[in-house]
Amino acid sequence: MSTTEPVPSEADPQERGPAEKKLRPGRTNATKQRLFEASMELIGERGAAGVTVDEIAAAAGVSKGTVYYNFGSKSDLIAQLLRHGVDIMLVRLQDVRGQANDPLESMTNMVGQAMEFMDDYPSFARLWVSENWRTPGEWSAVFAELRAELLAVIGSAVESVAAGYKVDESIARGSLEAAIFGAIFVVGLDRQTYNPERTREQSVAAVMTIMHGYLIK
Amino acid sequence: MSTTEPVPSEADPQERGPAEKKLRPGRTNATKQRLFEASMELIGERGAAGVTVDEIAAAAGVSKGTVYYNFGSKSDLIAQLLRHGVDIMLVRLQDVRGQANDPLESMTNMVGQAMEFMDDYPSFARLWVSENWRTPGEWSAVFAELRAELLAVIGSAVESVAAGYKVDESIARGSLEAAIFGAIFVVGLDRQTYNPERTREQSVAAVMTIMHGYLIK
DNA sequence: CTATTTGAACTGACCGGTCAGTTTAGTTAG
DNA sequence: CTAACTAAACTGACCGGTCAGTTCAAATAG
Repeated sequence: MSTTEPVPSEADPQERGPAEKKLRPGRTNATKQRLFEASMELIGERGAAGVTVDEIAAAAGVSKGTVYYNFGSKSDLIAQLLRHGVDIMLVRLQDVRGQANDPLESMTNMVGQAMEFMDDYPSFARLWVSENWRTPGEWSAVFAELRAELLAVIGSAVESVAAGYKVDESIARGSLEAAIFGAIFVVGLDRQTYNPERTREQSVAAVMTIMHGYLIK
Repeated sequence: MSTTEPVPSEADPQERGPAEKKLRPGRTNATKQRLFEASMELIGERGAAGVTVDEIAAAAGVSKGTVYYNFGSKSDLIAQLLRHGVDIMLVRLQDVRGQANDPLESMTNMVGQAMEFMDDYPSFARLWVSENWRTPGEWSAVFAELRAELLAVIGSAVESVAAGYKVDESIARGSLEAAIFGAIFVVGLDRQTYNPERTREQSVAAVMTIMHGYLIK
């Protein structure tokens, strides 16, 4: 945890079990996949520091050694897990991009897709909000990069709206994107945790209120 | 914050106790207060599970035993810490309530006050988003209660707006409140962590976009 | 043969919680 | 005024247990 890489003298590059290496399709991917799913679930529920590697291995139906064979460390596993989740989300958001002609409708679709993603990977959002915003934490760099990628997608959607409608230019674009981002996550998480009876449409509509307020009527 | 007394060792017989020597509870409160501040800072940065009781004690300038003298357990400390932070926030939000005549302006003040709170207690929001939304976690009950209290304040402000303006009734009130809540926290946290150059006014304006979208004009 | 996985042992550090003892402030008795 | 007393407040060494990370010989599979 302390990030102080021990490795005092022993620098053996060709030690064993290279954690990052081209892999033959078949089993390796499956193992990593199962480790991703198991960690996503556990870490999303109890936080990164609250889950042990042994638990993750057990949940994935794999031995502890396998975890360290596929990933260099617990920290590395989590970093790759974050990347993995964001990749899935990005693909989904890209899919609905330009599906509609109206930028506002396109935006609604995107928010809906984000909500659906949170339904399918409920633990990812928990992981995200749990570990993000940690002052110089272990994955600051990873989060900064992933955050930028997600905000870029939202940003381009907002850009399209701004190009097609008259909007309130006095609103800072960056803050607006953050607000949308935050509203999506918190509305989605709140629905899962406290108000499962609320529909996805309700949630999307509440988030889209931001965009309607951005427009000049 | 104001003390900053070094208190390096116990060679100072006149320093051990705070000025007020009227009642026993006076001392208790001072120690508890320091423990609150120390834990808020540390836990906000590294998460509840990532901070040790020894660290908290050291940061507060007391011994580990004192932590257990004042609180029953680490878990209890955190529960009380959450309550403490919410109480501060609630007092602040109540203060601006009804300060303005226009409900919308009043709402703007409230959001501004929330942002100011996040400036003053930057670690509290981190603690909140880190530990909230944990499926049956240790403080589920505490969070449920505190969340309700905070949402009630936001809700009454929204209610006032709805009473004074024509609003979009098709938007679910609960989801709207969650969106506002989420936008406040995430915009505030994002500003602190990634974009400190953004002003509080920008942030407030971005959040208030939600309310403008709620209005029918 | 080679890549991958297993399972278990091992370590070295760490952690939450405890407790017997110490300090301090306030009170009482002489 | 002060010595004795009391109880709250505080201390820090200590304990039982846990965890991340390492290593490796043997098994499995392509």
